[in-house]
Amino acid sequence: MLDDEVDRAIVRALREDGRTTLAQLSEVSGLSLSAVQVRVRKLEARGVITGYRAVVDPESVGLPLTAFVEVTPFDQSQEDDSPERLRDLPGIEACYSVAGNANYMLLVRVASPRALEELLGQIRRAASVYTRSTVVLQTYFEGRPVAAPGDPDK
Amino acid sequence: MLDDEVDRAIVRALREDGRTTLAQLSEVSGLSLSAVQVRVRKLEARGVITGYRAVVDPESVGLPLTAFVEVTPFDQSQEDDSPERLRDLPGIEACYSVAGNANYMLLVRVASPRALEELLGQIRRAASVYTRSTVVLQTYFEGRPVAAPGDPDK
DNA sequence: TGTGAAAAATCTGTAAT
DNA sequence: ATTACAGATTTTTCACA
Repeated sequence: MLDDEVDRAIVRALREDGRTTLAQLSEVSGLSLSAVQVRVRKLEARGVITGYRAVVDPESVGLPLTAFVEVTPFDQSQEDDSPERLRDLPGIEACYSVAGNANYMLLVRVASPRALEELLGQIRRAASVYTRSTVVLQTYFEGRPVAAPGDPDK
Repeated sequence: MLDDEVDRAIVRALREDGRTTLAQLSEVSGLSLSAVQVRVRKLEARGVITGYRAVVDPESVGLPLTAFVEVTPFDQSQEDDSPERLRDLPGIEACYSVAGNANYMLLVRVASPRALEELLGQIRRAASVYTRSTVVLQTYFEGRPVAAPGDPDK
């Protein structure tokens, strides 16, 4: 949870630009530089900020094909540890359990249709699941910072 | 596109930690600090690295409910500018056009089921579309750096 | 918590090789 | 690309209200 308006301002700024300096955070929040530093440390320690990442264009790194993969175990009577089994497969960027026909939704990035075929095979074998894939044709926007409730979107 | 193994090492490090210093990048890549600086600048200029973001726990910022929303226009004979119409709605983190029954797939973050209902109404009205939502029950992992082909995953 | 100032580390630009 | 150097910026640390 966020404490106050200052935390919200800090988080908003760092979501937009993870390299925002303490001086800049000091300006937008109104606090002194030192105080801002303490706030940031606490946000990190509390798990509000879990890390910092460079955003990389998937195409540029040889992963032009994105797909959603719905995953459903063959045998629903068995204990299901699919996420653990899928964790180490290459190309899986995200894994969610979902309320719907499928048990899980994956977001995968691969180099080609052939590589997707390969990965789907690995997924099916590793977790004993059916897969249903939805190929992404175009990414309009992605990872856009979502305003928290009560947070004025600028 | 990435030039060589050095670029790959730099990108990999910055995906893991967007705050990796040039000195650290110099170590992992084997290049001198100055050379690394030039590389990073070029990667940014070429659009390989498109930005830096703090990763924030959605729950902590008051957005505990995540959902996938498939979007399909009522009238497929009309020109479709859904992405533009949806761009400014609050809570939509990503928008993809997809190959499947639906035209688009959205990833949305909201504060509550009630807020999801509200957002779905906004989506339908703004873009004249049907929606089909899949609620996320649990996020196992998300935004995990995916190794590029030929990139040894550590 | 917060502030302010000094110290340490990092980044940036330039120049020579 | 590498090394070296200097100036600016940022981060860190510390003393103190």
